Amino acid sequence: MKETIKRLVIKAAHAAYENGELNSPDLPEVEIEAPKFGNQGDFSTNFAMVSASIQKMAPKKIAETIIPYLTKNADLFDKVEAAGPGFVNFFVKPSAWPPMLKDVHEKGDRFGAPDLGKGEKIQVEFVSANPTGPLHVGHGRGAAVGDALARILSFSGYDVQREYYINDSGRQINTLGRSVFIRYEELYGIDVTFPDDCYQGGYILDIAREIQASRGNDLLEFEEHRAVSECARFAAKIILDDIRLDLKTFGLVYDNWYSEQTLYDAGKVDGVITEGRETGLVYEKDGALWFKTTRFGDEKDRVVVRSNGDTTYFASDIAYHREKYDRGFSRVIDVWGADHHGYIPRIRAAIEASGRGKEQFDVILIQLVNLLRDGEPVAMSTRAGEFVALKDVINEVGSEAARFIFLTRHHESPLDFDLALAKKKTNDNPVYYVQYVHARIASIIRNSMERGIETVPYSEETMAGLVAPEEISLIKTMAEYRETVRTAAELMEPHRITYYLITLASAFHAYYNKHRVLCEDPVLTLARLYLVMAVKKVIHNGLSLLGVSSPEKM
RNA sequence: GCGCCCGUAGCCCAGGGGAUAGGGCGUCAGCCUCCGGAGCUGGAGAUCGCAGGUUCGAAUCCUGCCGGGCGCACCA
Repeated sequence: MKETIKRLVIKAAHAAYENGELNSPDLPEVEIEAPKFGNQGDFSTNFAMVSASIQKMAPKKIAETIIPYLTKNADLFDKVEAAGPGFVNFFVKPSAWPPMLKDVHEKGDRFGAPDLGKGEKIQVEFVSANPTGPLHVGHGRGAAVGDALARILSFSGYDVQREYYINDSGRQINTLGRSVFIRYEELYGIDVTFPDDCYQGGYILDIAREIQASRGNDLLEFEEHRAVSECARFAAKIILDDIRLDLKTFGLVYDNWYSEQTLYDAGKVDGVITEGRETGLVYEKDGALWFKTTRFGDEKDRVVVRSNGDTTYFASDIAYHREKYDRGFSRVIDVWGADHHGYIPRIRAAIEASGRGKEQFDVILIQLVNLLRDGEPVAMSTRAGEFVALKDVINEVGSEAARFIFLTRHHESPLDFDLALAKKKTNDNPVYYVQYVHARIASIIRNSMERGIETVPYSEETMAGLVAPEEISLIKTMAEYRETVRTAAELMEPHRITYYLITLASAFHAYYNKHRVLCEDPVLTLARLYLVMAVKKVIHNGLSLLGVSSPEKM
């Protein structure tokens, strides 16, 4: 509808110019928007105001000039008028709306899909928690946002791969091994003081017991570094399996799990460093090797190989990101915790150093989740090992509610997650508010079938009955879906879909409360069924972009 | 100290330059003889942190300040 009006405005301006009523054929970018207030029409354009300087005319005058050209051949409008400082307001004929429902019915699950990606291969990497401990609520938010984003982008025509990067190499894994080994030693009565830098969580002891169960005391015979590395391997596998299980319970399916260790095994990390030395991007100073990230806007250069010979995580991250593009992705999106934001410039620098453009890399930062219960904070500290595991949250509130709540805020805004609230089946909890619409409509459809009502395809005569303000408002809201999805995809902001669904649900509930779908008038009943079934489809469509189900019954 | 994010009603948040700033919670007053009340309608409640600037027009863009969070390792 917006596109149609935009074309009409451009056409009108051209015609006016040819008749000598406008001074210039040049047109600025014409924008059509939906005004907030009913008395300002269904749509408006700022054309006259933005053209004022080009035309050297007063905005109001321009508006009045083009209006006759707009109304001349368009039977779309009841009226078009100039208003305010120079807006042109369009009042669309109510009968212009129902045809839009046909589109919803025909496209179904594809309704509203913006044609943005054109099959472009992109990757969304998210969660990628180190296999040193179970996933906690914060990871859950990253998972919900990352997955929804992947769904939205895929819906928008991109060829999306979901990837999990496994940090299965380096110091943290070694620390994990040490932690487990010490607990293991304790099981055999060897008293070792547990270091502060080791992982404190109870799951470490569980893993030590598993090792004990599967291979007895033989690790005690090993040299310590070998025992530690055995423990590390064993523990990382158990933890990673646990992570996979959590993600699966959360409804997540990854396309690829990428191991950091394989980068080392294939010599990719060394390769990047050697190549850097040849091109001068990597240099030696104070016995360490540094990457010249300052050349690409970072505030200082970063170490890739420490003076003790250890490579840093940054080194493998350079290799990893290069690898992503080599695998054919033209665009890469990383979803990180907001506390990693300081890492962005150096990764960006590394990517630009390999000849990729700025627009090929995005980082989505996920802000903190504050876990509450009845408004009181639930203590969480990863260091002390007292975090709330994602699985506990899912068990308590369900993965649907958890997902939806994670998506009720902009991802860079901190989120209060109240466990008590998330379980409530009231208006406080927007998941049910939206799902309820779907179930309610499903129920209406069941009733209609019991009464033997045969639904009909779209026809102008039947749909002519859809004239109530609540009906028009419902259709208008559905017409906004496409733009909402497009914006969500372009800005990588899944929460826009969440808010949209709440708005649509609200429009439906208001309608439902005032009008009966299955009413005395058989023709009107058919039209309303058609309308309400369209709403059901859009709700389903939107919820599926968030990874949330749409129940037929609740 | 430097960098990034946030500051919108009593509370939690939406608002990618447009007219009279929206929704939820809470609060007050109402709505089921009727398709699912997990619902609906209406009140009250806002100096959009402060001060400048750009613009015909700023919650939105720019600069400075104030307040909060997070980062600033040869850690990740």
